[in-house]
Amino acid sequence: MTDRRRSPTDTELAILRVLWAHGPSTVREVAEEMGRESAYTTVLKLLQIMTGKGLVRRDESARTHVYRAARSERATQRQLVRELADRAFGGSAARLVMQALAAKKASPEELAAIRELLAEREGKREGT
Amino acid sequence: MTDRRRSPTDTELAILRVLWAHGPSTVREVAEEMGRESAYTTVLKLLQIMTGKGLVRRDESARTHVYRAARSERATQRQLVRELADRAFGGSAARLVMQALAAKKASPEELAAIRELLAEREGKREGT
DNA sequence: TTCGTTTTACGAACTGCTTCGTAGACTGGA
DNA sequence: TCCAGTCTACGAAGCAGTTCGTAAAACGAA
Repeated sequence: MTDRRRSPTDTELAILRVLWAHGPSTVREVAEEMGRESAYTTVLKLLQIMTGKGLVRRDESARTHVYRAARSERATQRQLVRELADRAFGGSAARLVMQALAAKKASPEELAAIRELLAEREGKREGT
Repeated sequence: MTDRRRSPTDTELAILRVLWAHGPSTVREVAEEMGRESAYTTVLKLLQIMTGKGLVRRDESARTHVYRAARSERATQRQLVRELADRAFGGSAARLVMQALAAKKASPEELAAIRELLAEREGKREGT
């Protein structure tokens, strides 16, 4: 069930962020968006590798290929969170949450949103 | 302020978990504790490298060196959380928290603990 | 002292990620 | 048609992390 794939690396995540924010994009668009930090061919190579890994999908119908993220941002975030929980919190998301709240300040609005989600969750008291 | 160091890798984290759980330990103790997955010299090498990186400290007063984690489990967890927030949640711990709540089930007790922490935090309402 | 055991140190191999240069195919305009 | 520009593909290099064998030093019991 749970996705057995290894999570995206830092660089891969940087590319995925662009794809999530901008939707399907060409190599040039992605490279452009990432600033001048990576050469065009570097981005190309990464996207090719990511295609192989199934992280992105490629539309080859036109000469200039168009890439899009294979999984949604939310799904990927969930995977990353789960992985971190397993790696460093004994699999407990709750402990992770508490450290997260301690590690960074959140705005009152965000805190309110969290409380709401929490209340909802506690009401239902079911998983997934 | 914020620690600029790169977070521990998977394997390093596995070793740190042993040190956190068991307190200062020898190479043999750590290797033992990690099951038969890693050869003794592998653990030794890792600990040597981690000493160089400042992840652990080494007591060399006896022939058999004793290693201990340089940073607490909590501090390390905080760093990991912050890093993940930056990498995949636009730096927002709140969004990370919400995904964490969605990703894994928490027991009613844990949820209560989170609510408590949250209330406390909201009470203070310290600004950014 | 001698010898088997334990320990540290070191180096070499291997893997995965990242980077980028170069080559070759394709395209559109002059 | 020809050429400059754009694109994909590929290979090679570099680096960090991981693994483990081997060597050498230290120790302790006989």
